Amino acid sequence: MCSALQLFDEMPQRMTPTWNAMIIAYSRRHSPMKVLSLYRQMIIEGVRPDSSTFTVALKACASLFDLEFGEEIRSLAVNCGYKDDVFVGSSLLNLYAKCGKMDEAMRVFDSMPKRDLVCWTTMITGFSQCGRAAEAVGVYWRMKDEGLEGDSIVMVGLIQVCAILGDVKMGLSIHGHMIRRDLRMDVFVETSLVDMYAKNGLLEIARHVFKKMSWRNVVSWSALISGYAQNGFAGDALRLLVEMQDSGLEPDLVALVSALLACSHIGFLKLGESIHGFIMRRLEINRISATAIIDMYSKCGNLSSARALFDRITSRDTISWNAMIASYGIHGHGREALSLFIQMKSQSRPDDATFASLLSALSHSGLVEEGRYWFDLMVKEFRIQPSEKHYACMVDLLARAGHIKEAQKLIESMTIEPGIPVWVALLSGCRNHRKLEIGEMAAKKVLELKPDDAGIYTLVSNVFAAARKWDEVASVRKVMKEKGIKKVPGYSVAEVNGNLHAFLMEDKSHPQHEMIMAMLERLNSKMRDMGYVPKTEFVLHDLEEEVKEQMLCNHSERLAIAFALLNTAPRTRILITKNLRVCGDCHTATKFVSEIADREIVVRDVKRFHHFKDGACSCGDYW
DNA sequence: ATAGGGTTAG
Repeated sequence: MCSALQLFDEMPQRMTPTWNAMIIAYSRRHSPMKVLSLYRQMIIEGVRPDSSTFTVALKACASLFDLEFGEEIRSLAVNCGYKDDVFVGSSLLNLYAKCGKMDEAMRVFDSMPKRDLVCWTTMITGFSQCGRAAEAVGVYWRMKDEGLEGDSIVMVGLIQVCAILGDVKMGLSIHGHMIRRDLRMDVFVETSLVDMYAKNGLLEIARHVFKKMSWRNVVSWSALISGYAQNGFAGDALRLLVEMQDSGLEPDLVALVSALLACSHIGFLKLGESIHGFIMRRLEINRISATAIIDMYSKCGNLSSARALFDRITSRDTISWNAMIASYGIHGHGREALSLFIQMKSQSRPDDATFASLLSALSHSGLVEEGRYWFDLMVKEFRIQPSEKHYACMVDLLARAGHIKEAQKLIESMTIEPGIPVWVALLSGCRNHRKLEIGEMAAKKVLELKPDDAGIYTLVSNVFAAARKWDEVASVRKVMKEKGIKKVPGYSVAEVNGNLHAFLMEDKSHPQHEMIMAMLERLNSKMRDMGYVPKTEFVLHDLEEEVKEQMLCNHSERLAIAFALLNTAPRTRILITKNLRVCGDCHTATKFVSEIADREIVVRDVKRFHHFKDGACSCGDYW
C-alpha cells in the first residue's frame, strides 16, 4: 500500500480507474475512513466517479453507519446517471439496511427497474438482522416467484430467521434444501447452522455440524460456546473455551462474554474475575462486555465490584442500566434499585425488562407503595403493556406483604390469562399469611395448570395440608404421578480456593463425606441448644418425623456449607450457589450457622441472594 | 478494468 500510495501521489495525471484502484484497495483492507477521504479528494479535484467508485463509497458509509454522507453520495450518483445501476442500487439498499432503515430500503427496492440476486439478498438479510423475520421470509417468497433461486448467502439470511423465530422445522428444511441442491457449505453457512441449532436447544446437532466443519474460525467456536452458555450448560461452555484455546485460537470478546454468562450461572467468581482481567489486558471493555461483567459480579455475590464497573461505563444503554438495577434487586436493595431507576429514566428509555427488575426489587424489599406507584406509571406514562412477568411481580409484591385481597383483585383485572407464576405468587403469599381460603383457591388454579416443577407441588400440598384438606393433598400426588414429575435434583456449588465443588442432595459420594457429616452433627447439636427446631413441613413425603429431619440436614446447601467451613480459613466469606430456592428450614439453620461459626455465608438461590451474618439474613426473612 | 449481499455476545 505504501508504494502504491507513493506512486499514486507522484502521478501527473490520474484518471477515474486510477482513483478507483486506490479506493478499492482501501476498501479491501477494511479502511472505510480512507475510502471516503480519497473519494472526497477525488471530487474536489474534479475527477468524475463512476459506478464502482460510488459502490465502494456507499459500502464504506454502510460500515460506518454514516447515513448522511451516504445520501450525499446517492444524489451525486443519480446526477451522474447511475440511478438504475444495480451495483449502486444494492450498495444503497445495504446502507439503509445497516442503518436500520428497512422501510426506506424497501421503497428503493420496489422502485428498482432491475434487481439481481445481491439486491434480494440484501433485503432478506436486512430484515432478518433487524428482527423482522416474517418480512425476510416474505421477500424470499417474492424472489422465488420471480424465478430466482437462492444461493448460500441467501440461506445464511434464512437460517438467521430460523434462529430468531425458534423455528427448527424450517431450519432443518433449509439445511436439507442446501444438501439436495448441493449449495456450497462454507464457514459462514455452517456457523449459522451451529448457531441456529444451538439457540433452539438442539446442542447435539449443533455440535455434530460443528465437528464436521472442515475448518472453524473464532466465530464458529463462539457460536457453539454461546449456545451452551445460553442453554444453561455452563460446564460444557467453559470446557469448549479451553478446547478452543488448545486448538490454537485466541478467544474473542464474544466467546468471553459467553464464558462470563456461564460463570454467572454457576457462581464461578474466580474464573469470572480472571476473564475480566484478560479482557482488560488483551481486548477492550465495551458496553456489552461491561454489562456481562457487571452481571457476573453481581450473580457471583460481589455487588460492589459490579457497581464500580457500572460507574466507569461512559455510554450506558437500557440493557446496562437494567443489569445494574437487577443486581440491586437480587441482593435485596430495593431502595438503591429505585434510586438508580430514577437516575436512569432521564438518560435511557426504560423497557419491559427494566420494570420487571424494578418491581421484583421493590417486592423483595417490601416497598409496596412504591411498587403500586411505578406499576401504574409503567402503564400510563411509559405505555408498556404489563406482561405476565410484571403481573407476577406485582402479585408477589402485594401478597408477600399480606395484601392478599388486593393481589387477588389485580389478578381479576388482568387482560391476559393468569398463568402459573401469577398463581404461585398469590399462593405463597397465602401460605405465609395463613390465608387458607384464598390459598386453596389459588392452589386449585395452580394444580389445574399442571406445572412441572416439584417445588410448586410442595407449596400446593403444604397449603392444602394446612387447611386440612387431605383429599386435595392426595390429588396433588395424583397429578404429580400422572405427569411423572420428578424432583429436580437440588444441588449447591461452593467455591473453595478458586475451585468449584458441587453437592447433590443427600450426596454421599464426596471424599470428605464422613467429615462433612460429623461437622453437620456438631452444628446441629449447637443449633438445638440455641433453640432451633427443624421445620419438617418443607419435606413432601409420608415419613416419620425423624427421617424428615434427617432429610433436611442433607439438603445440598448444608453439605456445601459444611464442606466450605472445613476447607477455608476461619472468617473467610463462604459463597454458595444453588439451583432451587432455599427452603425455610435451611434458611433458619444457616442463620444459626453464621453465628456459631462466625462466618459470613452468602447463598444465591434461584431467585435472589441471602447474606447470612451474625445469626441474621440480609433478606430480613422477607423472601 | 475494478465494484455490491453472509457467521458469534450483554
